[in-house]
Amino acid sequence: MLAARRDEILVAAERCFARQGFHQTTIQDVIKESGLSAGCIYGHFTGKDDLIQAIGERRHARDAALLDRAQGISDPLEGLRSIARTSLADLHREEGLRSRRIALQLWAEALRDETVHRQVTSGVHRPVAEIVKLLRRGQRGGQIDPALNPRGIARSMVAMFQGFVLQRLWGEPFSTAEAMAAFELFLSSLVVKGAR
Amino acid sequence: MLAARRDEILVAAERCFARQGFHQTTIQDVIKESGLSAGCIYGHFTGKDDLIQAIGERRHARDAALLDRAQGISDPLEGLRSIARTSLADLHREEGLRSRRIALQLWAEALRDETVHRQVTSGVHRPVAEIVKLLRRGQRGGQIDPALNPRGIARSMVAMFQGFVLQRLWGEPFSTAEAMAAFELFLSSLVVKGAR
Amino acid sequence: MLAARRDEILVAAERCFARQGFHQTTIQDVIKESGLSAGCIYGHFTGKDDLIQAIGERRHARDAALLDRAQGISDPLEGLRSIARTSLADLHREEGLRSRRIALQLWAEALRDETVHRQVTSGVHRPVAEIVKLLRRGQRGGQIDPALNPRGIARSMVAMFQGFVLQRLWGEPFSTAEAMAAFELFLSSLVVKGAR
Amino acid sequence: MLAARRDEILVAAERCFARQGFHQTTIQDVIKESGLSAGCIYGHFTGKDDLIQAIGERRHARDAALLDRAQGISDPLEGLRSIARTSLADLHREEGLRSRRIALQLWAEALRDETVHRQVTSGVHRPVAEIVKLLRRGQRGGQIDPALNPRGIARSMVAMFQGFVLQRLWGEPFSTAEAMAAFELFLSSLVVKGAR
DNA sequence: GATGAATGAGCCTTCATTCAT
DNA sequence: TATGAATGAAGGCTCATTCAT
Repeated sequence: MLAARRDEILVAAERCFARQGFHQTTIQDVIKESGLSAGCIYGHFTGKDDLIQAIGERRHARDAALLDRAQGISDPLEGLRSIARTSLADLHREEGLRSRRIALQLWAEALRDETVHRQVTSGVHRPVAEIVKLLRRGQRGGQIDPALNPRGIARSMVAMFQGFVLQRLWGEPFSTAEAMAAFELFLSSLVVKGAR
Repeated sequence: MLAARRDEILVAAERCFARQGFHQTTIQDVIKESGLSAGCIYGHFTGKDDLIQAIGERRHARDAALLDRAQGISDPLEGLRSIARTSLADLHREEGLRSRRIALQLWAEALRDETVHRQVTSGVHRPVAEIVKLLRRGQRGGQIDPALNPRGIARSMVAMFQGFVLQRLWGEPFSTAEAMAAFELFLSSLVVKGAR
Repeated sequence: MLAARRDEILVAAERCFARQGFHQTTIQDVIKESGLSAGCIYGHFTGKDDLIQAIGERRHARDAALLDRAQGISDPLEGLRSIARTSLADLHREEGLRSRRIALQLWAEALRDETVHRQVTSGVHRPVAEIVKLLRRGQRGGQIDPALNPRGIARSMVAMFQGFVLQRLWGEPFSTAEAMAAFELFLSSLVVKGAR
Repeated sequence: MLAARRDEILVAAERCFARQGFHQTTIQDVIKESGLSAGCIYGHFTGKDDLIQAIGERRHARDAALLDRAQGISDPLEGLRSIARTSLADLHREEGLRSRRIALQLWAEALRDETVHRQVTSGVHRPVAEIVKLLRRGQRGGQIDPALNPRGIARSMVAMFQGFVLQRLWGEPFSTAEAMAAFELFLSSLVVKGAR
């Protein structure tokens, strides 16, 4: 099937990109990695940029799926914990790391490529919206201080996670436990004294 | 003078790199931007990689200077605030932003280039060490909960700032005030109740 | 076919090298001469050095073939004459001259390039060995003075021929007849008086 | 003095050329080797070609001096031996070898550069003329067979020596004794039976 | 005269892309 | 669809030469 071949190419490209970055990876590299031919690749993608963009979409979809999996918990604080836990756990799986290596390339690429920029920012907006929703519910339920600005807090949480990703990719000795502890600390500052 | 010419080249390269990224920037671009000739540039740098590395060092030095400026406050909490404030404020200066655009490139480059990797991680270690020092002093002074793990918190603070940088670079509507508020919130969770 | 294309390139390169020398010939020259493209040439050779080496091998093979053709004569003195005649005759064919022009380049290149050096010296050893064999047979057969050192004589004969090549390449008015006469003279000094 | 400085440059250039060949040697190499500056070299020579030509002249002069030293012997056969001995001996002095390394470059260069060509061929004509003179004297004196063609023999002797130079430069195990023995053999074929 | 930083034409090489098979 | 040889624009870099000091 066509989609299968397309996926083969994408998987090969992803491996190359994760290893060498977008601009250091040549089409020849992807050809070798995939075991296919130049013509074949150009039959499925219009060019290298198209390939990069498709990889971007893949990553985008993967993050969305990760977030979906973390949802469905009604308690706001537990919901936040779930998102944090799921995200941090992913940083310890081989595939998660490879995906983040590509994410980092895309983060940089977003400064120049409008399409990538849209993908990357919408990759921020989704979790921010999700977290905002949970925070609002917590404020309505009296667990979370109603004076707080949900948007700012959500963004900060996402920011912290992004920094975790970076430090993890650089091989810094920063454990999930430490990260989770810091997150809990942050969480504790949101909670109304006496509540849960 | 020789060093002056070298600097001219670096400034031009920095402008190019911030605009187009390392690998999209050609030496020809740097030549045009600097108004110099190819031979002149190769008289001061052994090649493009050398130029990238020199730019990395520049950035490294800039961040170190920024941190130096934020220091010298004896009160631990005030010290932490000072670091946060100085860093966030820098994100609103033209030059600070341009420097961060390059930082983001370097963050990605660090995955492949050992020298850049060292520069980048030591750019994390310095502020982490500084923050750890302040936290420890706060713990000894009774202002900060002695049960907390300073290293993990410091890393989380740096992580949060790194995320702020990303979001700022992507043009996300995230104000310094919001960022500072989130930081204060985080800070509040460290403080022993009753202590200020 | 691949080998055919490779040969096309070599023929073009040979023409260029014979005309301008290795180091004055640019890849651009070979491109023009062959009517192919840069990429195509680099698809068949790793670079200019590879091309030079391949040309060296070609020359080497050509000389070996020439020598093969001159062999198969059982009488020692006639065998020597055959080698001399064949070699000298080749200096009057267009293709032989072009090949020698390249040989001269290679002779000089051998001072710096180990691979070329090996090719060139083995291009001396082959005929020396052949001549030594004939001389020994002549000595055993009583035609040639047994007191003579075959190796030294063989080397001297080859040396003389190399000098003929040089003078011919420089356009010196030195006829095959003169060269052959000198060779006969040399030959006569080897022959035992009274023997054929 | 000016000429002294000029010589300094030539000596440095000669060392570079002998080591790397004309076209692999950059002016930068000569600058380093001489310890002088670019401007200084261009004050004494109009360019690289001029330098090569001056080196060629130096070589030419050196060979002429060598030949001069070998002369002055009235007996024809002894005169020929003297020339051969002097030339072969020079191949075992460090300076002689270095000079021949450059000669080999020039031999190749002569195929393209008219000026070098003239130098090189006149470097053949001089000894040929000298040898012819000796042979003629020998013929008139009855020592040498009057039927022989002096010009052809002289050229062959020079040719043999040129081949010796080549083999020596390539590090071939060819001793002066062997070369001299072969020369004597050749000489013996010229001599009228019964004469000296 | 001497210096050496600067010039810039031109070299070697790569690599995204095409297209006949 | 798939192949892979061929294309050629463009990139990084070198090096002979100049010229202000």
